[in-house]
Amino acid sequence: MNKRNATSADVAILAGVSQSTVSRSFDPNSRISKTTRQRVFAAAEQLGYQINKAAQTMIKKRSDLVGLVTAGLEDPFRSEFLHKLIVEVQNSGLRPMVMDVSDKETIDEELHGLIQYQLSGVIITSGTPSENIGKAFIRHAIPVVLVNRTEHSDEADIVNLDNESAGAMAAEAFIKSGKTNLVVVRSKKPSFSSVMRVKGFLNYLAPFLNSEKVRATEVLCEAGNYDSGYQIADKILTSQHKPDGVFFCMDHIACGFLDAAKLFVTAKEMQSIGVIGCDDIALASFKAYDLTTVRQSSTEIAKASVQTLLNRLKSPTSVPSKQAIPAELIYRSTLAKPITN
Amino acid sequence: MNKRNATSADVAILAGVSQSTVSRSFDPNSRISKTTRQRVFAAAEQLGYQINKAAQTMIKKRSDLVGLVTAGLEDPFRSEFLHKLIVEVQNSGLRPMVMDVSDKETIDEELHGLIQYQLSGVIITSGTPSENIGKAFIRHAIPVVLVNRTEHSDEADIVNLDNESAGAMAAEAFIKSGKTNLVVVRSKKPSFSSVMRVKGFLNYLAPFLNSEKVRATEVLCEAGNYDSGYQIADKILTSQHKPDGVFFCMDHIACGFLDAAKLFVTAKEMQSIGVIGCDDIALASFKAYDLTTVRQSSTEIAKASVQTLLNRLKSPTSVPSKQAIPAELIYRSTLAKPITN
DNA sequence: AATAGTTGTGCATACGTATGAACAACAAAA
DNA sequence: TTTTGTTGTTCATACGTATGCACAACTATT
Repeated sequence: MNKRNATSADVAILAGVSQSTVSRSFDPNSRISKTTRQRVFAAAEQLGYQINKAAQTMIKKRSDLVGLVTAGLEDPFRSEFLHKLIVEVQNSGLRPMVMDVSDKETIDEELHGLIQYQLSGVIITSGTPSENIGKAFIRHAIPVVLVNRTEHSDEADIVNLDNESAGAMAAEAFIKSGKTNLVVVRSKKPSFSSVMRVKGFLNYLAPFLNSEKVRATEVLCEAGNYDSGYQIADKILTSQHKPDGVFFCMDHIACGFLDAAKLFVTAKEMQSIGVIGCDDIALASFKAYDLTTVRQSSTEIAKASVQTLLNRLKSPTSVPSKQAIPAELIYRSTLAKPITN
Repeated sequence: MNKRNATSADVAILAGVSQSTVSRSFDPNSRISKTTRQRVFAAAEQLGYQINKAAQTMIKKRSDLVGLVTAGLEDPFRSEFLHKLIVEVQNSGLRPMVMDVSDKETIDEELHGLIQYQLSGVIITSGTPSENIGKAFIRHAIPVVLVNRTEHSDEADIVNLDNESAGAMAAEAFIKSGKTNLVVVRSKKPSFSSVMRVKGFLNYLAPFLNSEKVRATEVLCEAGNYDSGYQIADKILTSQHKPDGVFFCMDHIACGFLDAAKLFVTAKEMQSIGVIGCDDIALASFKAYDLTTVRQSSTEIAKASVQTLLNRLKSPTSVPSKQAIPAELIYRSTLAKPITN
């Protein structure tokens, strides 16, 4: 019952060929006669032969594993994104090895461990690896793709959301709807996405702030989650300058805000206050929120990230690429689409 | 720059010892003099030596990878659970290799591919592998842990939620609250969890159905998601026997129902209709829903699953285990806790 | 002092695959 | 016929680690 796994040598014997012929039979680019290949496949089938990836990795000096580095998975957007990445990696014939580096001070050390696996590549979606660690991967010839990170590595490929224009789109939507008293909310702890979104938001508004009666205030909440949005509603809705438009850098902060808003403001009044979120997580489309939001398609980012990695594997020496995935405004009920534009 | 990775042989030369001594230095159970070990560590440090997992796997005939098999990640409970699993696997010193088998007819074939990786184990959380595939893993001496699956394998370890008692707890809560006209909702497509939850629910009620004026109806919705709950609300709330207690086999169906309920029933009337969900996903605790639910602690299930795998690795020949993780009723506002019990 | 046991190290080999080099058989060109 | 080229196969080796065996240097026991 517990018989040893069949090896290519076993298959070779059964098929009456050499081990190298077996190996080559599984390589489409090798010169193998049709009949021999068939004989080998038959023998492999009969023995239930499965290639030994460890041995293969040793020879090729490259496994088919891709490291997916993330920090924390409570954030629904990150979670959704990781799933998309997993699927994309799998579809490309590689295998995702996930690594969670949340609340680790020792990210570098953790990441270093990945070198042991002869990875085909690493996609870093969060955490703040040091410059050194990136170089360590490069030195070991392991391609690195940075997704939505501040690091401006000259050696890694970079895929970013177009956070700045996402913020600008929200601002533009408010202006077109005639909103004049605006608030933008982000988590106290600065993340790359949030900071850039706020920047884009305020930059778009800059010309209006002087010439017209538009005001824009930045408000910080505790963290990037539902509860923080719930807590911050009080402050925003009871201020002397009650806003008529609020942009949240993350959808779930917006959702928390919307739930809490009912405590301070009537449903009718709430209709006059425009709310825009960012990301378009699944929750945003739930009827309870029906949140107007700036969508960052996690699917597209995931596809772009994996494709970038594959390109790099094909041409290891090409110049590092840098691309931004465009955002898209999704109108729902928390800010109606203006009749004309 | 592109210098070859340092190997144990390189370290050996630098430290002035043999390669075997280097290897043994990294094994805590080997007899190595303190001074030698220090010298080896210093040399390893200096060269940036990282062990080659592929070579190690080849010798040990076992990698430190654990296959996590899931089907689809849209379902928040599955998603949460996968994350917990990832963390637990990582904490145990192993590496999670995730595999999504959603909408694949070819689960068997996909799973078969995992054998190539000399996995330390496989944790199957969804999908329906055939009997054969399980046996294939066993034959290759790869431990399998089945989580919340119907399969009654005699060879794999099994970790189940205690779905039946979860359903019973919901029923008990309704009875204690004096509810008499009950409905239980599950997805049309039968899943192991749902079926067992309904079973537990109805079994608990059985004695009441005749002797007292209690009725219980099973209702099927389209799928196990928010939208299905939203759609089914109409049917439930406009039936001639409008229920005063509804149990949903999944929280997000309940959430969809709650949002749609506002269209058919006043908020005041809704207060008299008890609603209980199941799982206690993050959404359930959001203020918009504040859903009373039967919690199945994903953390505990994840811990138990990984622990089960570790136990199996320690004693490969012990009898397959089977355990059920208890459920817990979380009272929130959709069904208030009875004053006394 | 002789024997037995313990500790620390090196030698040699196995693990299963991929691949460059060599070569045989045969076909095509001269 | 000789030369050149093509096709299909085998041989031999490398990849980097773990580990059984042998053995030397000590230590403890008799």
